[in-house]
This record gives sequence, C-alpha cells and structure tokens, in this order.
Amino acid sequence: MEREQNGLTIGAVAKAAGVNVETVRFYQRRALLPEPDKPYGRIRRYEAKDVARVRFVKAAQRLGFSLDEVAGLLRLDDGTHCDEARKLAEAKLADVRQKLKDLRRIESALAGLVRDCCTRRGKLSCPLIATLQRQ
Amino acid sequence: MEREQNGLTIGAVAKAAGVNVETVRFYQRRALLPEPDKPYGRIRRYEAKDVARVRFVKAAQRLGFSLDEVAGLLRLDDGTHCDEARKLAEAKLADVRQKLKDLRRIESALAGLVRDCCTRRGKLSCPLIATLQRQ
DNA sequence: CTTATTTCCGTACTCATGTACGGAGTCAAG
DNA sequence: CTTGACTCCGTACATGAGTACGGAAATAAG
Repeated sequence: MEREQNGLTIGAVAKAAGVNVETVRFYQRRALLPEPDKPYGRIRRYEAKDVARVRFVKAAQRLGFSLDEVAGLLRLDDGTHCDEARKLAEAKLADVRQKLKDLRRIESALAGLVRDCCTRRGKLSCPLIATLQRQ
Repeated sequence: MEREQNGLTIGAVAKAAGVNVETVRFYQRRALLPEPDKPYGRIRRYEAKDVARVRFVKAAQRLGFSLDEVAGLLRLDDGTHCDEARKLAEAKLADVRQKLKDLRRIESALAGLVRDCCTRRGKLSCPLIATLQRQ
C-alpha cells in the first residue's frame, strides 16, 4: 500500500510520526487532526502536514500541555476570531514563560548536581528541591 | 488542631502546598513523600520540608515529569550511589535542555502570534506548528 | 484469483494520577 | 464530656490519554 496512489495511508502517517495507528485515529476523534474524507469505497489518504500535526501534538505534550490545551494552541492559528485568539495566545504565553522559568531552575540545579556529584558529601542535600520551592 | 503540639497536621500540609489531603496521602503511598511515624494512638505530624516536597512534585509535574520521574529526581538528591545518580542527572539534564529548546520555540511562535495578530491575514497559517516540526 | 496486510469502525480495556467515601479513632473548644 | 472538625485507612470511582480487539472491507503481493 503506502504510496501507490497519491497520499499516505494512516499507517504511513503513524510510522512517520512515531506513534501508533490507533493514536492517529484517537487524535482525529479529538479533532486534533482533520479526518480526510473517505472516497466512497476506498481508504483515506493523508498528507505530510498531517504528520507534522501529529508531531506537534506530541512535542507540545512533552512540555506539559494537555490535549485540550494543544487544541487551543491549534485553534489560535487558524486566522479567524482574532480577539479571542489574541487573548488565548497571551494567556498561553504567560504560561509558557512560567514553565521556562521553572525549567531553567531545574536545569541549573541538575547541572549543579552533575558538576558537584561526589564532591558535596555532607551538604545535607537538595539543591533540586530548593530550586523549585519558591512557587 | 493545626499546631498545638509541634508539627503540622496533614491538613495543614495540604493547605500550605495547595493540594488535597488525599493527594498528600497518595504521594506517601507512591513514596514521593516520607510518612512520619504515627505516635501510637496519636495522629501524624509533619514539617515544613514536607510542604516543600509536595510543592516540588507539583512544580516538576507542571514541566512534564511523571511521578515516576519525579521520584527519580528525588532519589538523585540523597547523596548515596553517586555514579548512578550522575548518570540519571545527566540524562534528565539532556531531557530538560530539549524541553527548554521546544518551549523557547513555542514562546517565540506565541509572541509572534500575539504581535502580528490581525495583521497577518493571508499567510496560510502555522508559525506554531512550523516551529515544532523539526523534532 | 488467492492470500496476507491494512484500513475502518465501534467498543472495551489499560495505566497514571488523582478524588470521593465511609466508618472508626483523635483532637480542641465550649 | 460532648460536639464538630479532622485524621486514618481501605476501597471505589473519575478523568485523561491512549491501546487492544474483532469482524468486515480494501489493498498489495504472489
């Protein structure tokens, strides 16, 4: 199958994006991914941008966005309902900046742990915890 | 109750950390939080560091670490089995740095969306998706 | 044409992360 | 010393994010 006619099969999309076929179908149900129409009596065909979309969902998810939030991010990008989008984007941006702050702290705590590993005996622990304590 | 004897009650810990009492108990079961012993016929008492611990778990979670991963981070910090800890810390650090990269890209895509909002009509979409496409 | 893979679709199951509940025991205020 | 709030503990329920399954149709390979 794969690419004999034009367009990718669902299996090819899943493989290219590194997910399960079922996951692709699940994302369609959640409207995170458009479902191409099914030419009467044939199977659906997909495009490269669908692969990109799945990858985006996965990337955003790794950063702690829920699927609902990812849907929100995607809706921002459709060009319509502009005011609304702007508000949502601003809120998300604040959120992202908070995450960046926290991650930077974790980064430096981890880097510190790696650097001082095995030389800090006696200091009763927890650069890691200390670093995230303030909110 | 609260603080008549020395130490915090579980309720006070939960409140201070901004979580449900049940969550504190759940974290104890998952060994993310030590369970102070229960003085025969009395209730358990907690300390400030327990509050800090809960907050740390929550903060790390917001960044996309699972509870198992948080447990791993915490184990890093106990000073023993140093080599192992170093390896884990290094792996986590790489992970964190990848997350930082992705988040920075999202940040600039969102900032761009906010900035250009309502002026970009016609550009067929997706600074957001484009930004996270390359892994 | 036959056979092996895939797709399609609905429904059911899984796993992580909590939340809720209920009854018995503690605690502290009146 | 009673009353109302809180703790303790086990078990059950909930939600998010998939995964698995099974039978029918479509497609690819031999």
